Amino acid sequence: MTERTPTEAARDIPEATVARLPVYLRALTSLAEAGTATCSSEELATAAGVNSAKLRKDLSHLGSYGTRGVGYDVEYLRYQIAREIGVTQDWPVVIVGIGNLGHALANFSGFRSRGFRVVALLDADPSRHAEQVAGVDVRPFSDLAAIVAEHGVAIGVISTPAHAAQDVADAMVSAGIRSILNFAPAVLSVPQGVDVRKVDLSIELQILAYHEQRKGPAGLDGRLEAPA
Amino acid sequence: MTERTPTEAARDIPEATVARLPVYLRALTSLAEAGTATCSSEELATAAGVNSAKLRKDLSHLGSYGTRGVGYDVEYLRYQIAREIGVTQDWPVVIVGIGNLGHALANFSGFRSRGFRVVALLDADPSRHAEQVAGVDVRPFSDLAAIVAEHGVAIGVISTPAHAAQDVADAMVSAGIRSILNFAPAVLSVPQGVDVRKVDLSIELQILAYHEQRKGPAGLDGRLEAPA
DNA sequence: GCCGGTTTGTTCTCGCGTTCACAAACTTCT
DNA sequence: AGAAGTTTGTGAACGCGAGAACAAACCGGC
Repeated sequence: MTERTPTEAARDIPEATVARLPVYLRALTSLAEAGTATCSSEELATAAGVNSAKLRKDLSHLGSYGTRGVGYDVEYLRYQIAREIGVTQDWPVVIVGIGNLGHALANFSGFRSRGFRVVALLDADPSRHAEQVAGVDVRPFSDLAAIVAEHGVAIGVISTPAHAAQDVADAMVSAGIRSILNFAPAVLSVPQGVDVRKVDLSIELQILAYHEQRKGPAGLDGRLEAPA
Repeated sequence: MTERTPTEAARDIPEATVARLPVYLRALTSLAEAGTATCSSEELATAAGVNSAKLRKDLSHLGSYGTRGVGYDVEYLRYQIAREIGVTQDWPVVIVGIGNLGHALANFSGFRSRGFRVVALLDADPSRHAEQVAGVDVRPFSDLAAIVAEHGVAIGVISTPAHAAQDVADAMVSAGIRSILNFAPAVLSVPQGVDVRKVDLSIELQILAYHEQRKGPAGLDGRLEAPA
């Protein structure tokens, strides 16, 4: 079931580690731009905002890319992580729902610079089809299947209102998309084998509000004060 | 250290549970709008996309708000969760960095409808100070401290480019903000007692790419095929 | 070639979160 | 009132992830 060929990557990387690899990648890119050729786990961990032991354990899942007594070669490690994540190749992406957030996503440079290429912007509202956003035409939602087939799109982004999200997800799945990034505040149901990650802005704020509420009404200098 | 007054909320809710409470809240609001007066843990769990046992354990941390053999009163439970999170009160919020994403956030209706009120939009670029977004003036970044003091702002949102994020965070902290939602792809360092949550769009896509890469080149029908 | 200093990779332990399974409690029907 | 049927709340087992601590490996000097 979870077996692979022994020659190919038989290792499976823990989910928590996978979520941190992009952070390491960014830190390494930053170090490389600063001209650093080599770094220790301690330095890299600081740059990534994590514990050095955790960093080493994470990296050990990819292989032994460091040198004891020396550290890691920045450029080499950067490439290895990028390859492991899969961002050395080009990922075509479609964005559905070109409202405020869709606009922002289409213009977001961080996608392009990390191997993601927005091949199409789709919206059900015909009044938007005249627009061009970030150099890409906004096209009718009904073109989804054709676009996915043409470009081999595997990743879809949903930035529609909540009530439309499930329909969009269904259409994406039947068009062959197997990974969805969902910004709509709705729970999506998809068949097995399809990955969904959700980003919910208001949930993040609510989590902050919860902790804020418990910190006390208004710490004069910020520390929790003993109650009488 | 972690002790509180026994009369006040002595319970501390696990972080994983806190992260799900807003999801339950949304599901309950949805049920209430559909006219449902009562629901079982099974129904609510389905609506929220989680396991029913997990839901019950989560809710048990808030108290015993259900009735055995019956279920939960939708409106009553909705209020209890809202109160626990703190969204029954009004939270003034400032957004710093009014680029594409800042625009989208300022216009996002999900904030207003959940007890968050955008009291100010700030940007360091003077050319933006003429604008008005979502009925709120864009003001100079240097006004931060005054605005925070005037409105009692406790929560700040950073939607600037990465290179500006740390400076903004520092300014927020010294202005008295203790909770930060960071959209900039940068690791923020803040003093103890200040909460930071980060939302990184490209990281989410990279995580999807990793899993997509491992699913195989192009599953004809979606399932993983045995390699020779 | 050997020794001291440095840094990685790994082992071990601990705590948190998830899930199962079941007793307690409530409703309804007879 | 009692029994049958539901549904909640919780005790217990299990697995994953975090962090500390240490052995293995590498570099440089003598």
